[in-house]
Amino acid sequence: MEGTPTSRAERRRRTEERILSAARAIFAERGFQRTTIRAVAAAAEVDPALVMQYFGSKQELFEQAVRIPSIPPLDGELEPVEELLGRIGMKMGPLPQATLAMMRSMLTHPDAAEEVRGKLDGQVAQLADAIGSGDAELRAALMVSTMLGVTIAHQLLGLTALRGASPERIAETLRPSLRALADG
Amino acid sequence: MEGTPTSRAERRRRTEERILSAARAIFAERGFQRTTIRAVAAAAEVDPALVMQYFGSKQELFEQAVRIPSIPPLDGELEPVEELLGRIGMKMGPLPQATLAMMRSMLTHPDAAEEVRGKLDGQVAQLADAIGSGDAELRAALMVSTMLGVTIAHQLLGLTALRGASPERIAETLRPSLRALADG
DNA sequence: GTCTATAGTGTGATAGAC
DNA sequence: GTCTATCACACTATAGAC
Repeated sequence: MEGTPTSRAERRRRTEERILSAARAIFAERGFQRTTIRAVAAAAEVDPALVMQYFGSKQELFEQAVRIPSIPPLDGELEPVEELLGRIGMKMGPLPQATLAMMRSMLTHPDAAEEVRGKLDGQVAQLADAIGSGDAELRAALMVSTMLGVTIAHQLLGLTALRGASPERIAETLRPSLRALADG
Repeated sequence: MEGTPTSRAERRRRTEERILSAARAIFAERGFQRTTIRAVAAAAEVDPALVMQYFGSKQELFEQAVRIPSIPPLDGELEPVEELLGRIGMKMGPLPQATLAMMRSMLTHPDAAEEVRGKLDGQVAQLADAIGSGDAELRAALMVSTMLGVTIAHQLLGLTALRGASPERIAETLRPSLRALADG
């Protein structure tokens, strides 16, 4: 029966991906504590026990769901700050659900907090390298914090003044502010 | 026995305040879902049932604990943007625990989200009035979002680059960035 | 391999002893 | 009035039937 179009392994893989996709959506919407295995299973249309069977624990499911390819570190020449900002996440467009899930939980789930802090610290270091002057690290941290704040306000909290604004307009309006931090 | 230095009513008032203080601290540290009535009671050195007796529900306890005097709205003349920023929260110093408790829960507790969104919307409106030009509302929203992000990164997430920085230095370094947004 | 049934834990809330 | 004891519930996780 291994020659059938959908082998056992293939079916398993698809079910697993369906569970992960459902998990990402619900984790992103409710955060770690308030999402239940039951809800994830229901959304993925599988039995709750199957989720446990595949992932072992809620924590493990969360880790798998929010695992995203991280930004490759800079190699060789330093890029201009603008480009770095874009690459780091200044797109301001809709973020991947894995990222939203992580951010949603970062204030109440210690592991998520640790993960996000590490990621942001890394971005600060990259930016600080590109800036290079005296208090570059502080200014880089404030740039990253700014983007964090705008993302939270826009994507997670839904400030009314930002709800209608397009990502491009937000990025455009924000640019002089970030430039002021980068230039010192 | 009503003439004793500590009347029944007075004792009750003090116990209630001790519970609220403990609740603020734990809500600020762990967020709404992860704080238990039992933990609050233990910290306040009272029986868990007493907390329920006084406040009726965990939700009610939370609401009482995070209730803080809100910023009085502007009356009459518009203030300079700088002053408004200071009054709105740009002190960057340690925030009251009630505020931290609210912020800690704002991404995972719908009521907290609603409350924070309302408060921030109000600040945006005040700032937008003070700015006054075409896209004032968007720029005001980005200023508020910036302060939100820096506060989160500094007080709740603990970015390493910000951990050592004094509130004054952070405020000073951030000023040109906010000015760029205010001036357009 | 998948799911039903349930064990085990921690929670908010309540009733009644003192 | 305060607290001990307990309830009812929801959850994660496991074990065993199919």
